[in-house]
Amino acid sequence: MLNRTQKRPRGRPSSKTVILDAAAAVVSEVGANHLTLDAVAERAGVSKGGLLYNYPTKEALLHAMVERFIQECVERRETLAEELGGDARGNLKALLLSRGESTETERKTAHGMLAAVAENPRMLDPAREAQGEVMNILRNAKDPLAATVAWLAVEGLAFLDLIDLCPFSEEERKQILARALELAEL
Amino acid sequence: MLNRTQKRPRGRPSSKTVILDAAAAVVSEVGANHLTLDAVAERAGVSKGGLLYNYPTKEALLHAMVERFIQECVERRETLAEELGGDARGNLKALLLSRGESTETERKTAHGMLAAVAENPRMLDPAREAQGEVMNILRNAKDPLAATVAWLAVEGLAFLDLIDLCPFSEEERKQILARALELAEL
DNA sequence: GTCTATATCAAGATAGAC
DNA sequence: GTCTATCTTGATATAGAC
Repeated sequence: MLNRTQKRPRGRPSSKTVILDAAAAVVSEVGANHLTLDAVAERAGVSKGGLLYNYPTKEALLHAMVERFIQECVERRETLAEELGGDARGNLKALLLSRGESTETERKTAHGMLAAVAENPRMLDPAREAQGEVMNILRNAKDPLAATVAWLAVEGLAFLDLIDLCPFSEEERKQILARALELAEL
Repeated sequence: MLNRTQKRPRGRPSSKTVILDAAAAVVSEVGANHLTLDAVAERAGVSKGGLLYNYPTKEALLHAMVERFIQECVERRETLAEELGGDARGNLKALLLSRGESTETERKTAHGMLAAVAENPRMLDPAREAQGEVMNILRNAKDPLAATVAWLAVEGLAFLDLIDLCPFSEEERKQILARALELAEL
């Protein structure tokens, strides 16, 4: 619903896209509270006026960042789920893997979530909606409770990453993820 | 180290304590970005000058909030660990329980962590240090990998709580926590 | 140790030209 | 659709009285 993004199949990226990329880069570098419109405009190569033409307020910008992040997460999960068969088992595996092995860009854009929640906790409402599908996947698992624990573990890992407090090596992460999959009987 | 708090056994609480309580209350109500010195001063019943006498900068205030939060977590865990026998098994159980069943005040003060990390990610350095002991507990478990997954799950739960995105009922939480303990062979 | 008053500044937002 | 220039506000921090 409300999906006005994802147009413009070729040609140069839209200003909106350039701005969102710039905002993600800035927030991952300077921290959530120092995500200023000036910094985003400079990084995006537009003036503050140009920025505010595309996103009339800072809240609008943050909202767009949240929506894009969620969209990326959902798409990644759904693509992977299809590759894995599209059944309940594949959906669960896709959920765990897509959260457990996040890409570099995803980690960057994730910082925008921190900025959003710091500015206004209610700005995560879109994430709350998207969580409904996650709950469905967990409920349809063979052992829903085990699946939930496994999912929470990968979420915990992703969160520790986000605040740069993850004490595990790449090797340990792999073991952890493997153990979580095992727990969920995958 | 560096433990200058925790004096004043009786009598009215120190200004510092009153201020930290006020800051925790404010941040949990208005969100991390709107934690202003004015609001904290008003809530604490002191003037802004009085506040800045105790904490010369906002960073100093946030730093104190972080330290207190970590101290509370560690104390809670250690007290519980002692009650549970003080061995490796008791330590692990205390770790999981202390994070899984957080108190109301703990949840409030936790919001200060969000404010701190939003302001300056490096302000979580004290938490990074405290994590060393957690890693020790996990390493000493009978099945370290399972214990790690269980710990990450309760961390994930605590984080979802923090951003008000936890989709589980109180009953479901209990089941989840029980399952995590089972996974860790407790 | 706490107060009032004020300086300073950063940042969000507006107006209007091009 | 993008720019420059400007307005306005809100928040940190300082200075000095009590």
